[in-house]
Amino acid sequence: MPRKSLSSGTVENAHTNQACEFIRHKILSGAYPPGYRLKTIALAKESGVSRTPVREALRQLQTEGIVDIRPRLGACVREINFREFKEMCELRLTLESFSAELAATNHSLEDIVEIQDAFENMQVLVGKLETATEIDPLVQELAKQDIRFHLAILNAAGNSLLKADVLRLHLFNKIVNINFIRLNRDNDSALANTDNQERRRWVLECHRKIFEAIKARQPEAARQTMREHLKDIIDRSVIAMARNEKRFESLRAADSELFYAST
Amino acid sequence: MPRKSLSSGTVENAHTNQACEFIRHKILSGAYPPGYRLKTIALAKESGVSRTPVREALRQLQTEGIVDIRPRLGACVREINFREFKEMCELRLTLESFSAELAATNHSLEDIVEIQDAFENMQVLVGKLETATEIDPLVQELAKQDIRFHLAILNAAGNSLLKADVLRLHLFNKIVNINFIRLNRDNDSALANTDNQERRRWVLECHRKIFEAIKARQPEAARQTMREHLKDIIDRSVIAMARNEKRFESLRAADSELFYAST
DNA sequence: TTGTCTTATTTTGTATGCAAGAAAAGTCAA
DNA sequence: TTGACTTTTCTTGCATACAAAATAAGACAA
Repeated sequence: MPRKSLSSGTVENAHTNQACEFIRHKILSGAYPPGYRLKTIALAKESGVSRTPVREALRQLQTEGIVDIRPRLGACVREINFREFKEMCELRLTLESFSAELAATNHSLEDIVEIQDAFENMQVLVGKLETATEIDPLVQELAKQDIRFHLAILNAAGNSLLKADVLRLHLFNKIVNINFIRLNRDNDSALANTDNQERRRWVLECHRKIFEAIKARQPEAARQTMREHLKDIIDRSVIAMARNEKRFESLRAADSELFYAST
Repeated sequence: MPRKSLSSGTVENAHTNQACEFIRHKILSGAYPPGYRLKTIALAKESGVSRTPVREALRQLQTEGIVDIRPRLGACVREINFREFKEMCELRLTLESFSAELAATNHSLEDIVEIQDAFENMQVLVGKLETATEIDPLVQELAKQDIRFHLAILNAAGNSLLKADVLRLHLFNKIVNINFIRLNRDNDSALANTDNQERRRWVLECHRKIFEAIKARQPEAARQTMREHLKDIIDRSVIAMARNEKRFESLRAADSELFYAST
């Protein structure tokens, strides 16, 4: 007979999770850049557990698509070349547009409330940013609500497999962002301010359209508006990334034409 | 200095792979049904390795989506309820349609040759089946070429992430097939023969349309024809599965309306 | 110096031991 | 018998030991 059975306050895989979060954080914060060799002994010491849970954590992170394990050669932070980046964007465009489409059909009242709340928070934040002097905390909060908006749609779609897939792509995308795109931020921060405010209004407008289409239960419109929104975001990522093309050893001339530029 | 460095004839993760293939085979052949408890000690004995590689194999299989690991409670063959099955079908429909669309744009000559070859083989086999008495080996070969056809399109799409995703869904689907659908085969094999031949011709016709759209570089047509083809396949799976609904403890009345029946 | 062979060190892959949690069996009152 | 409590057995999670492979360092001839 079970004592307390399931969902008692047990520590579940404590060490493996610990190692997993430790490594994931290091990767996503840019401390371990793409190609960084992830040696089990070092990681075990740094994260304070033994090699076994570290190995399991690495497998877990491989699943998440941010670590690459080659037998006998060990694990390293996933190297992302231009082709893979393009593939990731293609897939994300398709899956997230689809999630908007599904959300328009399947959403519950709570889903709508969540999406709307994220949207309205962004609206307020963008409003504040028109006149604010200390923009950094506002921008950070804006990014948070942006993610919340997209996540709420993903939840409203009601497909857990789809959600897991998209979240995986987001993680993948984060590595690109932290390592290849954020690098430019300092360079053009001078002109960014006014430029970005215009862009923020544009993003807000996109979100408004997407939200309304979902709320009105118009799947096709939701899909289209989400598609346009993401295409815009992705195109910008690509441009930013292209500036750092030197960092991509696998960049070939043939890869220059992007699929989303043609559609 | 490296001796022979990379890609020498090294045995890579021999034991883990061994355990992985052993377990995967058992699951996909139906020997370990959904919910089957996968105990490390037993698997270690059966597959002839120790517990460590078995654990790693289980993690691997979890990433493939066919095993479910709950901390402290151990691993078991993934239980698939109707909702998850529906989600899987939704996703597969979207992703494979997309792969046809991409294939129409990105295919190389070799891709077309491969797709065409699979198609023509199927054509010949269906022709033979019109008059054949011993149909089983022919049907088996037909299934093989069918998979080859879809795989060739996936390759032609030129997106490795997409491909990996779809292959994962196929694996997922295989579990459903072997455990919930194949069960019916014996029951209606009597009427199946003539019925199935009609269906084979229909599938062949679908493939022809898909192949031609891809070859002619018509992405939209390729997507649409692939979508219709898969919708047909999936709908049939659902019907077959519904016959065994008793086996799905999570089946709810609310789940009965299927998204693909409405579109 | 440079290139090649040999030796030493590091790191991975695997097996195994042990503690703590979960499942099963046993015990006993109603 | 049933139901709750206790005890036993089993299983997982983690640490560690060890062999084999890979990497790095050293030796030595040209």
